Amino acid sequence: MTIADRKDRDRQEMRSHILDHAKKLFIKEGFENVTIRNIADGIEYSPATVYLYFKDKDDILYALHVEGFRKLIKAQQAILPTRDPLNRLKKCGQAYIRFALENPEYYDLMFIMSATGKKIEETDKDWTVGLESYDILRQIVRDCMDADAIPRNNIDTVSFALWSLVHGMAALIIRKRCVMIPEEDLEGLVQSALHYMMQLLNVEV
Amino acid sequence: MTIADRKDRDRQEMRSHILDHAKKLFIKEGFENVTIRNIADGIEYSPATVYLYFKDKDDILYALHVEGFRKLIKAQQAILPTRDPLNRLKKCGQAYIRFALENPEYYDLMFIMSATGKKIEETDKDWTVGLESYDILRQIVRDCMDADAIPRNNIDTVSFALWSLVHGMAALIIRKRCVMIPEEDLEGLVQSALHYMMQLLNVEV
Amino acid sequence: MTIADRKDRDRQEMRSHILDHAKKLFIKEGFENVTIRNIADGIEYSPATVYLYFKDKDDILYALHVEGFRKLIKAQQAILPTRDPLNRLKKCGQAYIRFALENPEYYDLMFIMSATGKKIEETDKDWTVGLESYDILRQIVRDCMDADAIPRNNIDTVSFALWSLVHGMAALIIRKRCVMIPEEDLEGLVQSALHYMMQLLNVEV
Amino acid sequence: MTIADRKDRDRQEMRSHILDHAKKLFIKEGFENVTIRNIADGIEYSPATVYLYFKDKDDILYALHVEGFRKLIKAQQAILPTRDPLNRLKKCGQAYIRFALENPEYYDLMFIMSATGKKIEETDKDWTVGLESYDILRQIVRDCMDADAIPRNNIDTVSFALWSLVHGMAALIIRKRCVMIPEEDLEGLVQSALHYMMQLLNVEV
DNA sequence: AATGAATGAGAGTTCATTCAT
DNA sequence: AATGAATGAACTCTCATTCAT
Repeated sequence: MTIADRKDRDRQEMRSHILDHAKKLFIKEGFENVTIRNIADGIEYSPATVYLYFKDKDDILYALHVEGFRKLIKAQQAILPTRDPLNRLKKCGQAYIRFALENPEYYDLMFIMSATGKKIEETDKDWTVGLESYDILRQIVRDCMDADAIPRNNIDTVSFALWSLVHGMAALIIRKRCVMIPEEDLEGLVQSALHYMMQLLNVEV
Repeated sequence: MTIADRKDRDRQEMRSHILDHAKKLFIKEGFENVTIRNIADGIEYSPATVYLYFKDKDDILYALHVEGFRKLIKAQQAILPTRDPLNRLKKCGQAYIRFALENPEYYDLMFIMSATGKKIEETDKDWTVGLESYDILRQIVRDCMDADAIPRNNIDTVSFALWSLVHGMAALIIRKRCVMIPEEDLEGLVQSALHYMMQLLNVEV
Repeated sequence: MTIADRKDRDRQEMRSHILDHAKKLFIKEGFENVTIRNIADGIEYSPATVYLYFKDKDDILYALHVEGFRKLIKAQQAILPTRDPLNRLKKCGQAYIRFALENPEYYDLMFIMSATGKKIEETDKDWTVGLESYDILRQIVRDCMDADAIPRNNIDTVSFALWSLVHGMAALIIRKRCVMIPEEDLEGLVQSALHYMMQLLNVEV
Repeated sequence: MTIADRKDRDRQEMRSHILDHAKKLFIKEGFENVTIRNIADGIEYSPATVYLYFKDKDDILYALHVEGFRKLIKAQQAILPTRDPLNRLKKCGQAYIRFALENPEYYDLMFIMSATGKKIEETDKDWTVGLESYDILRQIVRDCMDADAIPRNNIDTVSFALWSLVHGMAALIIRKRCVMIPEEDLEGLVQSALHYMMQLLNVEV
């Protein structure tokens, strides 16, 4: 079935092509300010063509959403093999922040944007995809406590605190609320802030 | 001049009335999805009436913006008299979070929303209003270090970390990304997370 | 009845005041582009006040219309005493042109503007006021022919030609279609054009 | 490439179709009083469709403007081959008047309407297109003088007088200021007025 | 006499979406 | 597979006009 295969591959490529442009536009202009025509113009196709690959505007947002979580979970799973729990925790935080800053468009719509997309709302009632990511963090926190690497406390309390920390940094940067800090210093500041926090965690217990 | 006074008061009341409704709609639907008609309907006036009190949609957003920062700074300044630096820091964090959760609409448009409003962008070129708030935090952090109440480090590193922590919590909650935590537990979780962090900070130095 | 008299005089003054400003705005911006608010602002009264003196926007236009014709006819009648018919004709033309260039706002709405005003249309069905002015011209033309001062021909033919000549000059200037002629030369050009025509008329007959 | 050709032709036809209706509405109601909806209704399309063919309302006016001048210049150039200068002058006047009366919508917006259109104002800074038409007249007048066919005088004086004459007739008729003359007599009156003037010009010199 | 407040009606314009080709 | 053409629905904003005070 080589022909069917190629057709399918072509189709997927076109979808990616569209998603790529849409992604860039969404973060640059804001979801509501991007028109189907903008997207179509970007890829040099007609607006009608976009509808051959996506049901509607919402569907595009949804596809990006799914893709984003797939990517994030992959990034998080990559650090699981790290032996030392505390090291694993640090790497997890770094991976999360790196994902956010390297894929601001994805991060924005996954964790910041008001998800008005109908499809997203429906599908995300129980947000399994987000849960999975959160559970990975919880497990690492538990491991750290079990290994007496960080002060004991309620798992959710600590997990939520750490998640908030990294999300806060990402969100402030992506939504441009850090004008008081020179753009070129941000990267370093994020690293040192993360480092500082890890130091705090790793006291004698 | 009782008549003039009353007229002026009526006018201010109407403005507040409009702002109140707009505020609610903005956070529920997102700025771009709120129409002047929506706002007008909410207060049971005609769209044209809204234009008697605000130049345009942008002007409404801007008014809320200004109001929000006025409120936040007031809340932060209220805790400045607290003597003990570490206690001051904790109270500052709590005040910030409280402001965010009690005024989610304001917080959203101040720190989360993609602020496309022209007037905001122009006025906020150097975001003095945001800076003022950040500077209060920086000063408290410095005080804590001077008093050896928290581990020494670069002031901005620590300030940014702490700001990110509280912003992260607020943003995740306001933008409804905490579905994995029962809504009634959130309040407590925020407090305990904050508490946990303060404990980490207050090691022997 | 001094009080009633004064009230009436005040009322007339206010009407004049409004008309004056409206007149200026109409020619500067075009009738359709002038708002009641514009007019009201100009005289530093509220829009509602304008309605105390004029039924509606149309009514203002109509009042100007009437006033304009009154003025023009007065100007034309002023030259009637001139003895010599040919001289009378020339003076008539000059008076017409002078009226047009000195009162472009009136002239515009009397002879150029698409009279969409309902009241004007109704009243002007037979345009008595315009007729009167035309009849003055016709009579002078007839007098010239009777005195063998200009070549004989159908009265209307000649009257229409002469009217068109002066109207054409006025209309081209008022509606700014003479960009090819330096503004400061226009006045002189009009006079010499008129003079040239009078010379042509006054051949041996 | 018959398909592309046909599409292109269809497109041009649609543009013409829109322009035709707009033209009629503009003169009947006045530019400011014509809405895109009016135009769309007239051609039985939706308002949005009009925007597929013209950028905005201004663009429609501009297109008509350009078309009008193209037509007029064509008509004027057609009489240039006429040998005898005086005859050429007469034919020029007749052609001008004929154009005006046969295309009152064009003539109106070219020479009468308060041209507020931005695009027109920008393009017409030096009104080359109008100049061209005026220059043709000037040249003919010069030729007549050189041939001693009309009394010598300043070229602009004579050109302006003649232009005013024909413009005046056209403007009075188009803007319906000739109610005192039965409509069916107008055509004849114009011709005889023109004829009378030509007679006056052609005296022994 | 004067006006602040209010609004119905409607303007120009945009956009997601459909469909015949 | 791709698109040009078309549109319904909606948006922001303006204005002539009314009316209670």
